[in-house]
Formats: sequence, C-alpha cells, structure tokens
Amino acid sequence: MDGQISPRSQHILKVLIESYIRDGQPVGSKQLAGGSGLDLSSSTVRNVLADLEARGLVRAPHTSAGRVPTSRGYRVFVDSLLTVQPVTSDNVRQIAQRLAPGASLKQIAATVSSALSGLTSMAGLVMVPGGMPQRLRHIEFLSLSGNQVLVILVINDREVQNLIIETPRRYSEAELTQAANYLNQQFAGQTLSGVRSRLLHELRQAREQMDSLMQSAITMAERVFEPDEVIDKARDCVIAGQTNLMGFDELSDVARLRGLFEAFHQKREVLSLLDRAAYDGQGVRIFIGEESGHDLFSDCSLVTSTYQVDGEVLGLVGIIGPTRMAYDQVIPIVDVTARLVSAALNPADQPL
Amino acid sequence: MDGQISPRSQHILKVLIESYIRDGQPVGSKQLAGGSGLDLSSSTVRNVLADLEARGLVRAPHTSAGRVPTSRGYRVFVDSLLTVQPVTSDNVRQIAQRLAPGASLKQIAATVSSALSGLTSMAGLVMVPGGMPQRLRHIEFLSLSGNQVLVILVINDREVQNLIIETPRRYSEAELTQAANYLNQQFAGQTLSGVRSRLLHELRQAREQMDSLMQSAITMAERVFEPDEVIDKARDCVIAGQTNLMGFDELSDVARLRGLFEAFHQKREVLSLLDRAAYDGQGVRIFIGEESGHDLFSDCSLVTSTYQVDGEVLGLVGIIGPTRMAYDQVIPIVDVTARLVSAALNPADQPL
DNA sequence: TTTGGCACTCTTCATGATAGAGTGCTAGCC
DNA sequence: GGCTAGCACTCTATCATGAAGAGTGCCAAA
Repeated sequence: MDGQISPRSQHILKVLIESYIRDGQPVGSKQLAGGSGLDLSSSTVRNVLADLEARGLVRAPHTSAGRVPTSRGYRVFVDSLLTVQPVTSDNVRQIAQRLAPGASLKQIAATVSSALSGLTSMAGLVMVPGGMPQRLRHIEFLSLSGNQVLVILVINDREVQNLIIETPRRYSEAELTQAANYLNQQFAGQTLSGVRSRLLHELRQAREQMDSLMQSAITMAERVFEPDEVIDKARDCVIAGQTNLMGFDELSDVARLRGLFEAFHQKREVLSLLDRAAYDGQGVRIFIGEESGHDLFSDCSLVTSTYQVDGEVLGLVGIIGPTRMAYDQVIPIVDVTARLVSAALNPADQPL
Repeated sequence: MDGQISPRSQHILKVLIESYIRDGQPVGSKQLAGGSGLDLSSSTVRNVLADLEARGLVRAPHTSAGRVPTSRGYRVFVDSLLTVQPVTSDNVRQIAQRLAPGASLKQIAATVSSALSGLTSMAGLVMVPGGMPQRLRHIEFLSLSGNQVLVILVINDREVQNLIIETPRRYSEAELTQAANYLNQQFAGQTLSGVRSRLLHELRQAREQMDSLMQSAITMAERVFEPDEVIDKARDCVIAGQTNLMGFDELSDVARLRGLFEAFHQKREVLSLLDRAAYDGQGVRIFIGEESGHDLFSDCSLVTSTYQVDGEVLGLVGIIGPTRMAYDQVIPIVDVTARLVSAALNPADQPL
C-alpha cells in the first residue's frame, strides 16, 4: 500500500484533480479514462483509483459518486505534479500599477490585498509585520482642550500614528514645542523600544537634575511610549475581497461563512496561521485544508509568499480561498506579487 | 377601502406584527383570535385581515399561510401603534462606557458603531459628515526620500490626516519647517476651503512679489489643499457587525448577502441612503424595506438618529437590519446612542 | 355585525418508483 | 502479471403521489 506511486497513477491523479478544480464535480473512472490522454479502459482506471484511495489521496463522497481529492491529494498535487501557468504580463501590470511608490506600508497593504483579491476572485491578504524595527522619525505635540495632548508620531519615514494622551497638568504650546524639539533631537532615528528603555534609564538616573524642560518632555514621552500603545499596533493583517468567497459553492453555507468572516474580522486566528506560514524562509508556501490546524479553514487553502527589504523578511502576502482553487494560476500570482512588493519597498529601487 | 382604520383593526394589526416580529412566522386568523386580547372569533378576524390586506398593510405569502406585514404595514405600525420599550440602564452604561472622552471622531464612530451592533445584534452604522466645516489646526512637512514630502494635517483639533505629495524639486528640512511655520501662522483656524481660496487668491495676486519662503510654502500648500485630496475624505460611514446579519433567516440567501456586504464595502449606496435619512431634522428616522429606494435594502430597515454639536446636526448613528426587527427596542437604543454621542462631542460637557 | 360551518387551496412531509452514475469483483485475454 | 469486459450492487437525485395540516373565503344564520 505504501511505497512509490507509479507515474501512471500520478498522471491519473493529476488529471483527476485538474478536472475537479475545473468543474467541482466528483470525477468518475469513465470520464477519467476518456480524458486522461492515456489509452486505458475505465476498468483499469478503477483499479488505480482504488489504489489512490487506499493511499488517502482521493476519496469517494459516497458509493457511486466518483472521487474527489483529499487534502493529502492536493498536497501531492501542488508539491510534485503541478505545472504552473506563466503569469500574464497583464496581471503583472495591474499589480505594478497599483504600487505607487511612496505610499505607507498600510496603504500598500490595502492596495495589494485588494489587487490580489481582484485577480484571483478570492480573498487577498497582506500581513504587515510586528517584528520590524520601528524607528522614530519625528514627534509632535499639540494641546487639545483640557489636559489632553494630541501626539503625532512619524515612524519609519512613512507611517503616521496619532494618539491622545491625558497629562497630569496642562502644558502651554511653548512647552509642548520645546519638549518635541528636545525629543526629536535626542531620539530621532532610534527604535521605539530603544527610546523606551533609554527614557526609563534617564528617569531612574536623576529626576532632580533635569531642568523643567526635560522633565516635561520625558513625562510626556513616558506615556507615549508605553509598549502597548504604539508598538504592538503595527502588527496587523489586511484582508480584502472577503465577499468573493461567497461565490464558491463549497463555502456557501451561511454558518461557515459567518465563522470565516468573523475570524477575518478579529484576525487573531488568521494572524496565528500567517505566523506559521512566515516561519521559515522565502518562496511560496501553501496550507491546504486541515493542514492549517484551524477547523474554520478546513475547506480553505492559503497560498502565501514573503516580501523582504534588505534581505530581511518583513511580512507576507497571499490569498485565501476554497481548497478547490486554481493553484496553477494562483501560485505564480502570489509569487510575482510578493516580488513586486519587495521591489517597491526596497529603497535601492526608488529614486533617491 | 380607504378611510380610517378602525381601532379594532389597528389593534389586530399591532398584535399581528408583534407576533410576526417575535416568531417570524405568518400569523393566521385563529392564532390572532386567541392571543389578541379581544374576544373575537377567528372568522371575524378573517374579515378584518381581508380588510387590512385590501389596504396593503398585510399580505399572504400564499393561499393558506396566514398574513405577514408589508412595508406599509410596518410603517403604520412604527408611526402610530408602536409602544417603545424603555431602554435598560445597562445598555446605556454599555454605550456610555465606550465613549471615552477625547477620542477622534473616527474612533468614536468605530466604537459606537460596534456598540450598536453588539446591543442590537444587527449592523451598526455611524456617518461622520462631510458638511462639517473643517478647520486647519496645524500643518507639518517632513521630507522623505526623493522629492516626496509627507504632510501631516491636524483638522478640527482631533482628526489627523497625512498624505504624501510629490514636489517639483527637493526641499531642505529648513525650508519645510519655515513653510510650515508660515502656513500655521497665516492660516491656522481657518476652514480648509477658506484656506484653499485664499491660497489661490494670493497666487493670482503677485507671484513675483513673494519672497522665496512664501513661494515654497504656497507651492506646497497648493498641492495639499487640492479639493479631492483632503476635503472629501472626511465624509465617510463606519459599519460594524455586518456578520450579524448572516444570522437572520430572511437575509440568509448568500447572493443577497453578498450584495449587501459589497454595498457596505463600497459605501456609496449606503451613504446616499444615509443622506436622505439625515436630510431633515432631528429625532429617530426609519426607512422600511423598499422605502429606501434601493433594491438591495428591500428586506432591510434602517433606523437612524442624528447627533449634533452646538445645535448643528453633524452626523448620524443607526442600525441596519432585517425589516422584521424589534423596533420597540431598537428605536430607543438608537435614540439614546445619538444623544450620548451628542453629549460626548459637546465641548460644554467636557472638562475644559 | 358577528359567528359557525364548509369547501377549497396550498404547503409540507413521507413514500416509493425510476433512472443514472459509478463502483467492486470476477472471469477471461494478451 | 497486467489489462479489459461484463455484471451485480449501491447510492443519489428526481419525480409523482398521497395524506395531513393550516388557513382562507364565502355563505347562511344568529
């Protein structure tokens, strides 16, 4: 039962899966004998199918309904049988066009995600990473009514974050400007976590020795750089085109869809899944059906690839759709997209 | 056929609709005769029902299936028959808690929207208006790589917007700071459209007479205040809890849901609908079924109320759900929410 | 004006028959 | 040993049928 799969069996499995992906119907021995290119009788095919079923690569929904691929079957298919379609230059153009240089990571994520969703008619997703060092570019304080201060942070040259903090007392505009100047001068270019630890250090060192200016600045900054406030916020994923998934029969059960959509909304499960996908190395990675480990995604597959800047893996683009998807087209699309994003983010390729 | 509806008919209509809202099943004459509180035979009720049907207030899905309310029926119901439930203090607290003072409009919109969705198990929505005068509080320029400049705008003391513009030449940090200072000094506190027209005016007046500082500032600002860039962006609506709608039988048709979700995503239709709802005056406003004019919403009702600052209507909160909803509970919830939002936004109630 | 009664209609559900698809197995062929 | 043809078997999908139940409309009587 174990051992190598004969080339003929492989070929039959390939044709079966291609047919099933195309039509969504279980494939019978007769149809397979006719359309496989091999000159075999349906009876012979039946023997082969019985063998494939014993290996757990296909299964029969019921006694007389032909065979459909199992997750393991898909796995073998994408690992060793798949002949990927070259991606059309039209598709490349569509994605490249949308990658206007000089957008923020968030904006890029949004456009790329929706581009992927559009090209594949499934849900596109882009993870923007948390691990990336966040460098403070610029900080600005503005006094609001009351003791509230509006803080504007520019991080990594692109991302703008703003938050409102409550201060123990009211500060004048002049104080705020001075504090900002001090912080900009002192900490610009450093990572947020670095800024944070340095702040703590300075605080501990000598509170009394500081002049009032420094004190204001540091009191303020203390609040801004509380870890959860800013730092963790950056890690997120953007999902576009979820409604596309409503078009697939195998996902059209309302309850299932609801679960999926809520997972997308809360993003927790999705992120944990993406983390696993990002774990090792570059290139396209695929989760099929139950391989994801989450029941929710049991009828879904995930095709992802990483993008990087300066050789360092930053995040991840991909699509999520029904297990029965056109892998031969989706894989290269995801692959190319990841490369394009890498290129767009790499400063070397940008006009400096 | 026309003319007044007798009190007895009204009462029967009321009981019918309440029953239908509760159970979702067509209501028959027998059930109605028993549970109406009136001492009538089913036969008499049948006569009344025939009358109500002739008036277009109820209809029979088929010959022997009891009656269900029509949109007109619901309309009569909410206009003159409805006895609203007092909103529980628990609900009030839930909303009030979430309204942390000093959040940006966008943040408020998001929390309120999701609070409404949670309380009603339907989709909550909040419109933040475009008509509101947008006053420039502060502007800041930061040079990025290339000829790109990151612009940070603080509007109305709360909203922070940032955009990246391409400039014809590269500016130094010093130039950018000076330009920002000039603009802040000159235009702070004015409306964006005001700033825009004044800029045009200055430009026309005398380009040669300006010193280079002013020129830089104005060239830059020219791009920032292009009408579509900033000004229209503020008008938006936030929808939360769309997945809740998947729980309702009458909306569980996947195709229909898909349409709805896509409308929510694109927001165009939703905004046009909300515009109509916001059109006149305060208080709770209700669109039932086809009254919305959009086919998509034909099985949905919209319950909205406005919130205001300084007596001026700013925007709109509400929920969207199936026509068959518990109006008696939803209406007061929306009403109270709108009041709470008004209160939270009114500077008078905030610590100054 | 209300009520009781009755015939009628329509849906829903279970039942059973039928056709079609596909399999597994066995016997025969190269 | 591998391939093929044939056949019995199983399972599904579909359709028609019939019975039960719910509710109406209308008529005649109180």
